[in-house]
Amino acid sequence: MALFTNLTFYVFPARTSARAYKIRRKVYETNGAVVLSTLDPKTSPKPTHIIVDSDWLAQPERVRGSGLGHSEVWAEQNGDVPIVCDTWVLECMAQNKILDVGPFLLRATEQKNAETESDSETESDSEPERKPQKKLEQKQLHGKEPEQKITDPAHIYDTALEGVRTGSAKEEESPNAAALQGLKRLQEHYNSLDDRWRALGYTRAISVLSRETTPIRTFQEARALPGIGASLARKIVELAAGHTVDPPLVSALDTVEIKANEERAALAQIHGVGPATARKWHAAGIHTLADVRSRLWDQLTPAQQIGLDHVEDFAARIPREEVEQHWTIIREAVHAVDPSAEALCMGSFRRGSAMCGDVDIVITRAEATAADLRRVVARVLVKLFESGYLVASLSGPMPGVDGPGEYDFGDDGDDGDDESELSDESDDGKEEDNDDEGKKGFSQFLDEYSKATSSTDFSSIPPAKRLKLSPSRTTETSSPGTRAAAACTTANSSPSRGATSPSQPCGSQQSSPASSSNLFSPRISNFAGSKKPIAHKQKYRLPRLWMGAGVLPEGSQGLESGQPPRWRRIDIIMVPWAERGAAMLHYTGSGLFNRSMRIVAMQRGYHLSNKGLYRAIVPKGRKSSGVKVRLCIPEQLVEATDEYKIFEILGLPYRPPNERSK
DNA sequence: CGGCAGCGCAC
DNA sequence: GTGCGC
DNA sequence: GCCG
Repeated sequence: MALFTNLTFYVFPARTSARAYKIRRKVYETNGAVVLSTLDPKTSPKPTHIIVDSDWLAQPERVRGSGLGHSEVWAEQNGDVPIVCDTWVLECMAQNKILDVGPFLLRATEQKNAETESDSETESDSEPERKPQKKLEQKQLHGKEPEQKITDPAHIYDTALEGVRTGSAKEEESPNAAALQGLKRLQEHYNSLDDRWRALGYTRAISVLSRETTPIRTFQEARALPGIGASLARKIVELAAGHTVDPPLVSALDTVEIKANEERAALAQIHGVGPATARKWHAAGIHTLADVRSRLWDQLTPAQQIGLDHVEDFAARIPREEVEQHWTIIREAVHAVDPSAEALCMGSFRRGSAMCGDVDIVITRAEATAADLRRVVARVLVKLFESGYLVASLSGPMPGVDGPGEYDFGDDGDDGDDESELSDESDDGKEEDNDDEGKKGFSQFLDEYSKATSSTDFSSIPPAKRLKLSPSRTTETSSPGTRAAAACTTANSSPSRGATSPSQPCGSQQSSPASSSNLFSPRISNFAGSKKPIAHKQKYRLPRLWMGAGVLPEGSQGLESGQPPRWRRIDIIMVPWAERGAAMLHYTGSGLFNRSMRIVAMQRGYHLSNKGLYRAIVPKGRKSSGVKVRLCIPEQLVEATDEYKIFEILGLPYRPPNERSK
């Protein structure tokens, strides 16, 4: 029985096009809903739900007078038909069950006159205490006033998934702050030594301890915590007692080595530089970011160059409210390209954190395969680069931006591994009754779209104004290395917030490419490996996980005074419809949570990844002749679409996102 | 003592 | 195959 | 580092 059998929806026309409306109705119908085309009580049955698109919610001023009022009136007259955000439908499909509509209900609140203010003001700003409002008002359906403000879809999504964010607000208050600080330092230390397992031990200990609300002062108290053994317990007690981490604990390490480790850790802050590279560099006398810039610049991979230019940006945490803004920009671009596609914000945002490390967006669409999504996202990326929002790609060149070349859209079908049985053969089934949105139809749609907008056709895209290469990297283009850099980034602004750059003023970077070669001793010059110039291949294939950077338009970011907006790490993940549950699980994290869940899966004879839960063929993590058995035989897929069911099958109690910190 | 998640990408 | 980041 |  289909999910929505016995339900009747009226879908409020939304988004940009009639096409979008049509597609969404199809999706709902495919899942068993009856979808009404009119709300007229005389001619239609009464719907069980009125579905409103989340895009409308983001723009309350558009809602006014748009006809939604009509729905409201209708609902009022007919009692209790809930008006819900379409994320409700999404979540129902994701969990394959009908969820309580409560958290997804539209709420009418006193309106602020939106017209008078420039809308640079975000909703969350204008409504500081939205928290109390999150409690459901039972009669919220009936707007008392003709005009209304609707809560931000992000919040709805948020509350819907996990109840409100939890104690993320203030965490500096940990009663074990002193110990935590010391442990963090040691964790970094071992990380930079590439003693990853030891570092992992510390990571887990920190995770456990940071969640502790009572002070841990004795050995026994510490020892009792899971993941804390004798050694850590001793350190925790010492640290809590006020000892510094240096003398007693790290006595084995002289201060020189401590310093070296800190330097290595700093180097590994660069995106694309891990412990191995940091160690190698450090051993070769490259000790600071400035050293890297001045002596290694043209040997860095393109991604590393961006990483170096923006170490500080990328290390900075992102306020939840800003993440919402990024999400909105991306979501709207996705909808503009393909109205039936979804953009969901995952990562720590979904877990409810007040501060996030990056922006993780999962793109999916009913029945879509990886190839379908690649086509969509390729266009989304170009749009966003053009608009100036996206400023760099860390996972490869951007055609039309970085130079000639086109994407391999995978239109031609054989997309290699991506197309698992799961997703593909549904093409003739459901996708077909998505009328014109079958494979061919969709391509057509894109073609039309390209023509209409003339902005998504790669062959005709002029490099965006904002994206001209920074002088520092184009002036010396004769060098192969710099060409490679150009292939990847599109720096449009000063590469770093120079003044705050650790040891060297920002201006220095301009001289680096030119002068660096002179500074090399031959011995060092090969350390980053040689980089061949990227002769652009004809075709690029978009990776399923695209990594890059985006920046909010000036003024939209409540940043103090004149500070230039920070570049933020953006991940865009293309998730085949059939894998959405496993993917949401994976990309919601946290990392530690994933790992422990996968250990459980393994112990119970399963194999869990971002692609699904499988029945394991090789029991446990057995090794064969010292090398881990690589499972190349197709395992039996158990579950991939339903996050909730994965917990169930593993015999684990479901944990909402905000309880997945560990 | 061995294991500590599992994946795909750039190089 | 290694290194890296998710 | 911790665990079994």
